[in-house]
Amino acid sequence: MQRGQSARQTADRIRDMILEGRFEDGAPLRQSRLAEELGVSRVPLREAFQLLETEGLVALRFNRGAIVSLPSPSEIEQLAEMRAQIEGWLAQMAARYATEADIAKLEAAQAAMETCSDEDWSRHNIAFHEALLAPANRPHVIEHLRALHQRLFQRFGKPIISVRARQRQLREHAEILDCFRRCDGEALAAHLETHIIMSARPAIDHILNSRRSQNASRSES
Amino acid sequence: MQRGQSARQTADRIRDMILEGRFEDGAPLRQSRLAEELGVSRVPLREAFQLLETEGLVALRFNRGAIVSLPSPSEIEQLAEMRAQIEGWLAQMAARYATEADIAKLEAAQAAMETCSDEDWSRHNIAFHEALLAPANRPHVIEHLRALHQRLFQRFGKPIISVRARQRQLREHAEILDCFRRCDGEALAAHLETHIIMSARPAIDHILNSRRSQNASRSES
DNA sequence: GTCAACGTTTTTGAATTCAATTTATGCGCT
DNA sequence: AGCGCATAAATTGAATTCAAAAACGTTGAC
Repeated sequence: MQRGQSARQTADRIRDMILEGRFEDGAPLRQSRLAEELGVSRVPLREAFQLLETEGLVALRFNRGAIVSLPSPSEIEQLAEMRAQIEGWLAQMAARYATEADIAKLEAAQAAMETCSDEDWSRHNIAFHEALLAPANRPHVIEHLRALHQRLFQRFGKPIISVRARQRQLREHAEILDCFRRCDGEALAAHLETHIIMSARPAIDHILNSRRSQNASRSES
Repeated sequence: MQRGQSARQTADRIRDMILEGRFEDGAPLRQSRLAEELGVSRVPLREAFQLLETEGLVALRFNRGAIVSLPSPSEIEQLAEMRAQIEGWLAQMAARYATEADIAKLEAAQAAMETCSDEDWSRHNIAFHEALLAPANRPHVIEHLRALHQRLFQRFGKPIISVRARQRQLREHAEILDCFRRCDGEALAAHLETHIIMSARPAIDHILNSRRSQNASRSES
C-alpha cells in the first residue's frame, strides 16, 4: 500500500465501490474483509467510515458496524431543489457584477463542453457552473455547493450520461448563458433552477434502478 | 471514561474547547496531551479530528497533525447569507401550505421563547425556525440547515446572547410570524433574510474578538 | 557569530493486540 | 418440530505498540 493519508484515500475507494453499485443498500461493511481487500488495517478503514457517514453514504450503529446507506430519491430531489435555489440566487448576483472577462471565461467553459469527451463531461460541467457563479464573489458558498454536488450527483452522473442528455444540457446551458449576458436575472434564475432540478433525474433514476434490481434479486432467492 | 461512541463524544468536547476560545486560531492540537486530558486513547481522538475537519473547525496536515481552524468572518457571513436564501425560499413555501395546526405550533414556539431561560434560548430559537419551515415538507433540506446552523452559529451564540439581542430577535420573530399568518411571501422572505443575516453578527464579532485578543497577547510577548 | 549537518527527542500514522458486545450455534426441554 | 438458554464464534471498539516522519538541539566548520 502506498504512503499515508490512508483514511481519505480509503474513503475514496469505498465511495467508488458503493456508487458503482457493488453493495446493496443496507448491506453491512465488514471491517476485516474490507481492510484486507483494500490492503490497510482496520484503523484507517474506520476513519474512512466516519468520513463517509458525514457524506451520508454509510450509517454507523454503535457496536453494530457500518451499513451502506444510499441517499433516497426524495433526499436527492430536495437537495437538488435547494441547490437550484442557491445557484439561482448566486447567478443573479453574478450577472450583476460580471465583467467582460468573466463572460469570456463562461463562453470558453461552454465551448469546452461542446467538444469534450464523456470522461471529462462532469468536470467541465462543474467548471461551467463555477464560472457562472464566480463573479458573485462568494467563494465559501461555492465551496459548499461543490461539496454538495460531489456528494449527490457527480459520481452518479459519470456512467450514465447519454448523448441525448448531453445535447439537452448543452441547450440549457446556452439558454442560461444568454440570460446571463442580457443580465436578465429573473429568466436566468428560472432557467438555471429547472436545469439543476432536471439534472438530478439521472441520479434519482440510478437509485431507483438499483433498488429495483435489489428487490428482483431478493425475490428470486 | 464512559462507554463507547468515543469519537463523536470526543469531537463534541474538543468542539466545545475550541469554541470556548481555549486555543488560538492555528494552534496545534497535540494528540498525546489531548488524549490524556480527555481520558481516551489516540485512536478515537484522531477520529474526532476527522469529524471536526469536515466541520471546518480543524485542519489536518499529513504527518504534521491537526491545528485549530476557526471559520473566518467572511465564511460565516457568506454561509449566513446562503442560509437566509434557503430559509426565505422554504418559508414562502411553508406559508402557502401551512394549516391552522402548523400556525398554532409556530405561535407556541414563539411564546416559549418569550419566557425561556438563557440556557434554553438557542434550542427554542432552533425550534421556532424549524416550526416555520416544517410545513414546506422538505425534511432533508431542514436536516441540512440544522447541520449548517449547528456548525456556524449555535455554539457561538450560547455565551453571548444579550437581553437587548433577545428582545430584538423576539420582535423580528413576531414580525416574521405576522407575515407568515398573512401569507405574504415577499415580506416574509425579506424579513427572514435580514433576521438571519443579523443573527450572524454575534458569531462574527466573537471571531473578531478572539482574533484581536490573540494579536494582543502575541504583541506583548 | 552564523549557519549547516548530524543525532536525539518528539510526534505522528498505522498495524497489532486486547476486551467487550453482538451474532451464530448447539443443546435440552416441552 | 419449536422454543428458551447457554456457549462459542465472529465482529466491533479502543488501547497499545511499532515504525516513519518531523521538530529540536547540539556540535562543528567557516
